[in-house]
Amino acid sequence: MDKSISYTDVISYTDVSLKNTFNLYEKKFKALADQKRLHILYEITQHGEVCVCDLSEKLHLPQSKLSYHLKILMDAKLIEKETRGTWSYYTLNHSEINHVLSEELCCLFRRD
Amino acid sequence: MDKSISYTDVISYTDVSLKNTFNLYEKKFKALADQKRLHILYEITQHGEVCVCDLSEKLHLPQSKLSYHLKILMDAKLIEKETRGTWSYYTLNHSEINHVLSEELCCLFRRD
DNA sequence: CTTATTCATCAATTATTTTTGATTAAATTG
DNA sequence: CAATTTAATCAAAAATAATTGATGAATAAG
Repeated sequence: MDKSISYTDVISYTDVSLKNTFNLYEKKFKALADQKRLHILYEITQHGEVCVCDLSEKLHLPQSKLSYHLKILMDAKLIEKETRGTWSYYTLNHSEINHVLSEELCCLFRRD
Repeated sequence: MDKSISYTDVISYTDVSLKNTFNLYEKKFKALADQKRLHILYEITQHGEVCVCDLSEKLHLPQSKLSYHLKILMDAKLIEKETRGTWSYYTLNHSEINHVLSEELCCLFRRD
C-alpha cells in the first residue's frame, strides 16, 4: 500500500475548491490541446453545424477517429450534439467556449 | 519507408497557414492542459513573480518536476524568466496569455 | 424484412507525456 | 578555493492519450 502523499492529496486538503477549479480547466484545455480537435472546432465555427461525415471529408480522417475526438470535446462541454435521423449534428457550446477563449480567437474557434 | 499520407500532410498541402495556426494553438493549449501548470500560473498571477523554490513549497513538488513544467510554459511563451543571482524569477507573459484566455479567467490565470 | 448508411464503442497496439532520481552548471558564501 | 544553494538537464520507467480495425446499434429505404 502506497502511503506517500501526492500533489492532488495535498492540494485537496488545503483548498478543495481551487483543486476542483484546476481540474475543470485542465479538462477543457486538454480537449483544446490537439490540432485535429482545433480543426474540428474551426469547421463548426465556420459552418455553424456539421455532421461526422462532413468532418470526415474535410479533415480526411476516418469516422472512428472523429467519434473519439468529438467525444473528448463533448465531455469537456465545448460542443453539443443533436441527432436527426441517422445523422448527428455538432454545434459549438458558445457559453462554455466564450468563457474560456479570448475574443481575439473569434472566427477561429469561437463566434461572437 | 512509410509512404502513407498523414493528416498533417494533407492539411499542409491544402492550407499551410491554417495548419500552422492549429499547430501554434495546440502548443499553447497543451501547456495549459495540466493541473500543476495551471496551479503554477495561478501562483504567478497571485504574486506577480515567483522563483522555483517558492513554487516547490506552495505546490509540494520537487524541483526537477517544476523545472520540467516551467519549461513547457516557457516554450509555449506563456511565461517569462529573469535570473538574478542563483534564483530564477518567473512572470506571466501578459500579451500571450491575454491573447488566448478570456477576460473571465482574470485573476485565476491572467491579470488585466 | 433485408440491405445500406451513419455513427458510437471496444480492445489492442502505438505514440506521447510525465515522473523519478541522479548529474551538471552557475552563482554565492565562508 | 571549498562548500553550499538554486535550478536546468538527462535517461529510464511509468502513466496517459491516440490510432487502428472491427463490431454493434439505430434509423432509413427498397
